[in-house]
Amino acid sequence: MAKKAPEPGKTTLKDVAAAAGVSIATVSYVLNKKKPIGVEKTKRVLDSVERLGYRPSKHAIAMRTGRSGDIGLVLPDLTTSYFAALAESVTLAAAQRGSNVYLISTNGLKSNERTAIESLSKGGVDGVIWFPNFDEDTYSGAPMDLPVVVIDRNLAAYDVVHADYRRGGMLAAQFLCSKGHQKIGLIEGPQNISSSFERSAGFTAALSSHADLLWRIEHGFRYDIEHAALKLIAQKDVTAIMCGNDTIAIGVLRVLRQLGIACPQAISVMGFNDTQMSALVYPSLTTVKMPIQEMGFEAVDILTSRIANRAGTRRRCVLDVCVVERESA
Amino acid sequence: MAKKAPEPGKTTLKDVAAAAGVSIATVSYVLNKKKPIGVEKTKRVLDSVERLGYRPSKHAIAMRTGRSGDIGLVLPDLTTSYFAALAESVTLAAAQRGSNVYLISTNGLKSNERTAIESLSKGGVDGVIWFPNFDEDTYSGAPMDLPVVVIDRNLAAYDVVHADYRRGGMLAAQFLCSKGHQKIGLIEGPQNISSSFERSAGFTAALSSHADLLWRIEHGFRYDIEHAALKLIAQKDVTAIMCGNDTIAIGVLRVLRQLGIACPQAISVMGFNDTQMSALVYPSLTTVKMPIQEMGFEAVDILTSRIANRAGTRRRCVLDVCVVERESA
DNA sequence: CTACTATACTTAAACGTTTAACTATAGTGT
DNA sequence: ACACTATAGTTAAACGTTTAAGTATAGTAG
Repeated sequence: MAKKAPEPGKTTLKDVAAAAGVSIATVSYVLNKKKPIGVEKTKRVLDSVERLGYRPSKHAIAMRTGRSGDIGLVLPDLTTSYFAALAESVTLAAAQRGSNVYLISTNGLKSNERTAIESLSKGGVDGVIWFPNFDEDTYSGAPMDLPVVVIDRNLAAYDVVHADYRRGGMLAAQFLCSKGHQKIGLIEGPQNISSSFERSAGFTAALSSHADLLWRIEHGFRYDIEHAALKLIAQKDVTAIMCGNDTIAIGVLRVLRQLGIACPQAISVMGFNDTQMSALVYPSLTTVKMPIQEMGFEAVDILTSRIANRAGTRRRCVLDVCVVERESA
Repeated sequence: MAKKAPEPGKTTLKDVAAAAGVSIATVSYVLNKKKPIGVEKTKRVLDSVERLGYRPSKHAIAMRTGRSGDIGLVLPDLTTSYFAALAESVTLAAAQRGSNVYLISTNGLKSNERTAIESLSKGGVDGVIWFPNFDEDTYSGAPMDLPVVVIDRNLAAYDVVHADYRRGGMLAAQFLCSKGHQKIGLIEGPQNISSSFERSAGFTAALSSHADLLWRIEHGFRYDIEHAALKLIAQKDVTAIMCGNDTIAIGVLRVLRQLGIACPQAISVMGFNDTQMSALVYPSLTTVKMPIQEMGFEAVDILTSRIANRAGTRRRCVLDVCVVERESA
């Protein structure tokens, strides 16, 4: 009975319809179960689909329905394990929903952000999950009102999901205090980034009467410790150093080693994020664990519901954090 | 003069044509420069495009032309920095070509690979860059002949790009010999993976008469060192340990510390890959540097040329590696 | 037996582009 | 003045779906 071998060229609805001896609408209805079709024709259609190896054209569907089912993900960088982990969880969550995800790295340049998002919106995604480089809405006033969920930054115009940074800072302070530290230094991340600012605010607030913050200094999220910070560390006047994130902390670990200062015996170090590396360095890093996995899932969740319903008030999802105790503090 | 505000709904070619008082074909020709259009109408078209904020519909174009300009990237995992770096370079290379990239992580499961690639092909990508979990063609006999470039694995059916692993192994051996090591241990990666096998083959071959390989043991690409390997390390009969990759090497570093064996004073350790972490652990890792960046670029290169021309003989791109000397050896 | 309703299926328009084929207008050489 | 060729622009078909609207058939109620 079979006539055609599965051809190299694309099989379309039309081919299936012809093979099954029905109209293409019938095929569509069978496939999408949008209307009841008799058992006999249903069977013929399904057979033909199978035999011809029919695969629907995503582009045609997207064009007709206006929905591609795809989402975009814009990240500052992929080589930073924090972002990579986020990307992993987002793709996973998206896959569970049958969505594919477009990935764009802005290479840490906010100048790339707008182009990135525009290229995605042009690329026909239904929505975008965006991790901006800074708390700055480089996309605002964009031509198309594309659903956007922002991660980890506080942009008023979009739905956001982020961790409870303030509480993270407080937990870190409480942890150090509970370990008996009285003299503490703080190497904080860029203070123009709200997530970073909140961390510090929570930390200093919780510290207040219980311990002395001998010094604090702002520092980029980099491994190589800047000179000013270096000098503070070398003073050895503190028994614990809180760092803006794990990257800085790992840098500090190295500096301590170079200075011959034992960690944690002489000075304890604490990070923030709990990236993969934290467990691997020596001494392994005591840090505040970010709910990366959950953030990715929540972001996808919120985005899909926003896609389904553009209206509705802005959503904001704040996830909890906790301290992970390891060797460094 | 301006009449319409940039509307929320999508602006189409038709709108632009109407606004400019020309046919939609003219607009298309102006935009694609496929046919000469007079300066006057060209200007009107461009104005209208600007004023209405027209953005072409990717889906419509893809449907009409059969090309989306997108490529898919299938990786075992994103949290491994090696893969993340690859993803970064692929997205970068693709962006330079104006392509977006779909990302799918198979979570280390070969059972996910076929579905992943099929979901992409259904997703309308022009081609796929695939980093298989193993040297196993889990996609073979696929319905659609989608252009596929394979990275780092040796699958006969596709274009491939990978590093010169054998030479990498040889360079490592030569390096250790040049440092005077005579008694060497090898903790190699899974030998059913060709890239891993080649490493070992090159290493042992180059070692042959110049030094003694006291032991070798196969080990998963994991940080936590298995018991059998642990026992070998504890023997302290070697002065250098070559590892299948950086991950294993970092695990070995930790084991040495726990055993109170100084590295590199007592035992040197060498890794393979030069992932980001290698420079950050202590002691920092001497390793063989993979041309990750180049691999990504080459893969995109080969894929695009393959998309342009499906025919032509299978391509194979082998990139060079080199030793990066740090503290651990 | 008629009129109505429900069911099963088909027709055709629409989505937003590209592009082959056509038309109109002006320019050229004789 | 003529046929011929460029040049500039338009028309309409096509890509592969979805889906509103329509048609035909059978079943039900009066």
